[in-house]
Amino acid sequence: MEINYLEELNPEQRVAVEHINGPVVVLAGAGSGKTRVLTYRIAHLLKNNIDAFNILALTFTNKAAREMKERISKIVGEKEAKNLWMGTFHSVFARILRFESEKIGYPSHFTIYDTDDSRNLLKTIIKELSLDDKVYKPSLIHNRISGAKNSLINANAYLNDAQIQADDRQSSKPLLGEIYRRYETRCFKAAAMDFDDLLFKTCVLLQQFPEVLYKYQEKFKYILVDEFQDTNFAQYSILKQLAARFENICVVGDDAQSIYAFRGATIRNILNFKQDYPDMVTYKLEQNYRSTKNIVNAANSIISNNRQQLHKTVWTDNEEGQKILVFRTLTDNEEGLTAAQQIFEFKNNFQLHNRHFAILYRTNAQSRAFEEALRKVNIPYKIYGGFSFYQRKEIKDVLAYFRLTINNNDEEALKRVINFPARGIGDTTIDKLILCANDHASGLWTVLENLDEFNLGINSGARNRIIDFVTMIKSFASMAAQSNAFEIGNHIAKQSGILKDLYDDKSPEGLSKYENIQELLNGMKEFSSPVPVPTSPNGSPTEKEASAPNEIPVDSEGIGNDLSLTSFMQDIALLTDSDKKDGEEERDTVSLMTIHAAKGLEFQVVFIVGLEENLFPSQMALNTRADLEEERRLFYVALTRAQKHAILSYSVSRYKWGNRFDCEPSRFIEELNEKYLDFKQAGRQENSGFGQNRQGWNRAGQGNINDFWKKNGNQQSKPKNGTELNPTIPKVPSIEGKKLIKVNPQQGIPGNYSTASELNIQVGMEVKHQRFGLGKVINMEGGYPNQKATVFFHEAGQKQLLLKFAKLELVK
DNA sequence: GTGTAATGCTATTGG
DNA sequence: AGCATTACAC
Repeated sequence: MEINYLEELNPEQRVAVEHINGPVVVLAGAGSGKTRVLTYRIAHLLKNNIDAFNILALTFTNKAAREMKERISKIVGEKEAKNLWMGTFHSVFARILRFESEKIGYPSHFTIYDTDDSRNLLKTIIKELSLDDKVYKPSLIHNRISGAKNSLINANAYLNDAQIQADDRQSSKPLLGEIYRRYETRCFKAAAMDFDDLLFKTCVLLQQFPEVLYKYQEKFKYILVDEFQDTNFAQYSILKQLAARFENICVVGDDAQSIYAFRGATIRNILNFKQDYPDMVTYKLEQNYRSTKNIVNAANSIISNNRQQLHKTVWTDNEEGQKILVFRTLTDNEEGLTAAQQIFEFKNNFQLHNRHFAILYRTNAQSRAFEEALRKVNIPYKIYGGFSFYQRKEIKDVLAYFRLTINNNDEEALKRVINFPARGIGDTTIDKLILCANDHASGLWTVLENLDEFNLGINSGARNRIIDFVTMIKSFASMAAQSNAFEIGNHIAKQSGILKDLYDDKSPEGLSKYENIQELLNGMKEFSSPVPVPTSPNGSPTEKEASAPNEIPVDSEGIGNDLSLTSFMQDIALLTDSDKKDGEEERDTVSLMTIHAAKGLEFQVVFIVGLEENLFPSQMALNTRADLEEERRLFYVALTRAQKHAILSYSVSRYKWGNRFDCEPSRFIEELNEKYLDFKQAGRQENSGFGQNRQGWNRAGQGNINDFWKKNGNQQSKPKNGTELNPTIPKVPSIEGKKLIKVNPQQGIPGNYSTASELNIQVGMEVKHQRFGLGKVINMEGGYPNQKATVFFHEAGQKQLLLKFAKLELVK
């Protein structure tokens, strides 16, 4: 089953694959087969007898790494591909840090603080310094510290940098450096690293320990980096150090798709690369295989408005394709309905399935209108990104117990659970404990363990309750040492009182929380069931324990038979939704996500929605040209996700914080060359049978751009920066809103609505629940998506159910 | 210390 | 509108 991979490449791709040694830059336009080049390049290295053990490939998501590994397996065999190190910067270097952590004073079981943890700690510190958290906003401080770390500036350097200090005084935050210093020591004492530390500390490790650097240079003789345009300085510095010995480094990227400057990414890295590796060879991939001519050309037309770019001409041999549809709607809800309706029509007209559609938006908050509309017409969808399972309160609570069990010094975990469920250790007591820990330069846990040695001034009741808590955590720890993740996890969920607490809570929210924890435990059970380890050719098991006193961890995933809680928790903090293994059922669903999350993906039909000034481009990005250019690149990324059809939409009004705001069309629509566009009015579709031609708007069907801007009262005036538009318009629909012929998908689309969509459930209906059986709806309350139904079940009696979780079926 | 009602803030983008 | 923090009653 040998695949002749080289023959599947065009000449440019092929030279990029075959150029094995030395520094290589591949400038890969959108849709030019970047992933294919990377995949085949790795396969090619392996075919040329380079050991998988010596290859490091850094990708943007772990999912991308996994998929690439699978494809490589198909070419060179699983056995070969298994030892490849592939993953994100964060996950790969977290793994290395765990292995080497003691050199920089951390235990290997260090905690990874997520954004919430970091911000909470900063909040605590700001309070301790008696500073105003309106001036020192934790999120802003966090961004600033994050920026410093990404530029490899530690707290000491920060405090000693005259320019930075002047800046902070200028913005009346002179104590920012002091906050940073305290944050740094607090994290260290808590044996915790934040996301930025994973890169920062890796740099420190490699800089300060030449023998460690040497070891990994020797290991990673061949380095590949995907999405190089989105690396920051810390990441670049890691790469530079690792590659310094052999200089076999291949970076792949597209400056036109650089969309992460806000977290420190800089295309300067490409320029640095040229300086640092004078004999670097550049290959350009300019042929787009993904999209129609119309889409490629439209994308080119928009990106040409950017001043800052490397020269590249993306072209395609594909068909001309349909023009890009542009929809104007009156409200955000109508925008949702329009998308749903268009999906319906496209499915009919072009034989497409749900999975061929994506709806892309600028901010997560925009998803609501689309969810609602898709639910109404029973089109299944999946939201990527946004709130993940691991960010739910109840899950974080349980995880905090796990974290504290593994790492007693984890201050944020301790604060989270010491009084949850409530056990009479209140804020005053906790403040005293923290204060004491600060005063004595000892960790919080040390204070808890040795209460009587400190002069705390807490009452004996609190003292005893703390002692009980400490005893409990210690018992967890000793049990964890000899049980698998599921056993101890289950034990902790019960003994901590969390499960009981939620079990007693019979509200629908409580029930769903309870079920979420059960789901977590199910996951742990799966993790804890030993996978039969395939015997490797030499007969020895391949898991990492077998090679325990090793110089280097064997692979990047730690697959093996370590079923402990510690092992389970290892990378939880780094998991994101898109990293989740594609679940059991690969369902046919429409994808909803932010444009950032869509990076690297492609769909037959792509909706880019909310194209309005102050939303896209974002209001935050209107101040500088650089920011605006990044928004434009973001739009470029969005448009180039589309293979066959692209649909743009904007609404003339939108609800925000419960109020209606007027909106103006995005400048990006105007920047697109008109000849690629087809202006449509929402609700008006030929042969669709619903909606009607509206007098005066787009009667000809094909819009003209002059009409278009005129109709929107926007012919001359460009939207002014940051102008808030009539923020106080009352919630009543405007006159214009009343004139609107409502698109009603329930009537308009001859679909099948017999499945019980939660929106269809009404008082009096007979329903069936998986567990409770048959019952009658006696009350409905709450709005979508938190609709609650009170149902009287014949067997189980009266229950309140949250419709988004309870899968009720209608009984005819 | 705990639980509930009123208040006020928020919505870039993400590992 | 929805969530988190704060204020206040118990």
